[in-house]
Amino acid sequence: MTTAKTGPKTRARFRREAPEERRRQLGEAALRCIVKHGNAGVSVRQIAAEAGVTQGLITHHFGEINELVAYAFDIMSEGILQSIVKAVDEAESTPKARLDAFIAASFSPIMMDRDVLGVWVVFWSLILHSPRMSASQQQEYGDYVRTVEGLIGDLAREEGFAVADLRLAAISFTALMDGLWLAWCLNPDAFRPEEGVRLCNNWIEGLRRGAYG
Amino acid sequence: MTTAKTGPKTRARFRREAPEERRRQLGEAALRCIVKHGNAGVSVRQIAAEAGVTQGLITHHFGEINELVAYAFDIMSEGILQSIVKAVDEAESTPKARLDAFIAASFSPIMMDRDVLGVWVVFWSLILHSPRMSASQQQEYGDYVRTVEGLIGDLAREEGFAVADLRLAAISFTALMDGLWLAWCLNPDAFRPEEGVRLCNNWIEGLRRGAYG
DNA sequence: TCTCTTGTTATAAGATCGTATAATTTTTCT
DNA sequence: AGAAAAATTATACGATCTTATAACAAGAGA
Repeated sequence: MTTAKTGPKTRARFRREAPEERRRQLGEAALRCIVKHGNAGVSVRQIAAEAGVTQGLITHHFGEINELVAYAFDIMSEGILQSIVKAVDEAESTPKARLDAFIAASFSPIMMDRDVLGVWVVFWSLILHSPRMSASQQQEYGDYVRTVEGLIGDLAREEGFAVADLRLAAISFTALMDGLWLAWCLNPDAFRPEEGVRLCNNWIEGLRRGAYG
Repeated sequence: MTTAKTGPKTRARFRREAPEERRRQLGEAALRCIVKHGNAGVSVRQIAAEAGVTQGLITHHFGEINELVAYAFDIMSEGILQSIVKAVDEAESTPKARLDAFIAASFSPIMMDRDVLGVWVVFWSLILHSPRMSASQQQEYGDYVRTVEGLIGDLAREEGFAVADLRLAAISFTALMDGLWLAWCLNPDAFRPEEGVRLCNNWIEGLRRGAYG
């Protein structure tokens, strides 16, 4: 009832926004739609409604909807990686403290959120059929693995244990965390976040004991 | 041009099949559609066309399409678990041989197939918004983890190392394998299947060395 | 051979989707 | 203040989707 009667045939009033701002708004609306309805939430109409604009805006700013989805993927990826990296940088600068912070951040409430993970899984399912998203994913995956590689490598140097193939070890640790996220998302009663942390620490302990030498 | 002119107004000839047979055919057609187009392949029309039947058949046998998708999910789950269990049972009966067979089967060409994994990921993305699929998934996930738990437990008993929480360890190993599948599916150049096997063996080695005690 | 059951085709109705296009409003720049 | 530029609305079109319903045909049993 907040829309006043502005007489017959008046157009809806609107605010004009900077393109980057609007693009971000639309991207976040897309994320909310995916949270609500999964894959079925990916639609020009639904996203436009969620953002409180008309459909044409999406065409105008993104051309085709897949571009918007890919952009939403980028937003989310950046956000997650940033929040984790931030937590690492705020930790003490010893390799162990940094790694602990990394693990803790990865299982913090911000990450262990079924909404967030649900969106993540939907993106995964889209990557195989979207070259655009695949490119983004490969880029981030590489960044992510390299980050893990650095953390693990520093720890190994500090504590003096051997790792035969640091890159592979980082891939393995990354896979473990992705797998735990996925398992918890699909089956939240299987384990608690603290147990996820413990399992990651166990993995690191295996590394320490030379299982990857 | 194989469809002969059968005069005016003749209906298409068809073979009548037992319901279970037809259901399976439709389920497998659904899988092929998901292989080809991912989520976008999930549609009554496409699946019916792929199966070479009319759309009404899907309604007739499954009521609504989500039921068909869930059924396809069940087919695939069963198939995968069976093929792995079979490989384990065909191995020597020592704990180590059985575990090795399990890992080898998990990274065999049958599993390390982007088509297969691609379908798998799509299913994952649907589970969160489909109670029906979620129920199937929880069932199988439980079975799967219990299988892993048995394999690991036997090895621990045989070799005499300690595992504090067997169930958690099994969850961790399962997560590692799922994560590796996912990573390889989205980024097939990251590592080779043999390296995946090696990483699993490294994980087991960590277990042996008491990292999970 | 005839009849009955039901698997299957055929068709339609209504909803939703993606994209294109034109009209209009807001903002900026002079 | 006025004009130009660009964001936004409004609308339409064609394609595709899901589901419902009626007609038909294939196979089984009497």
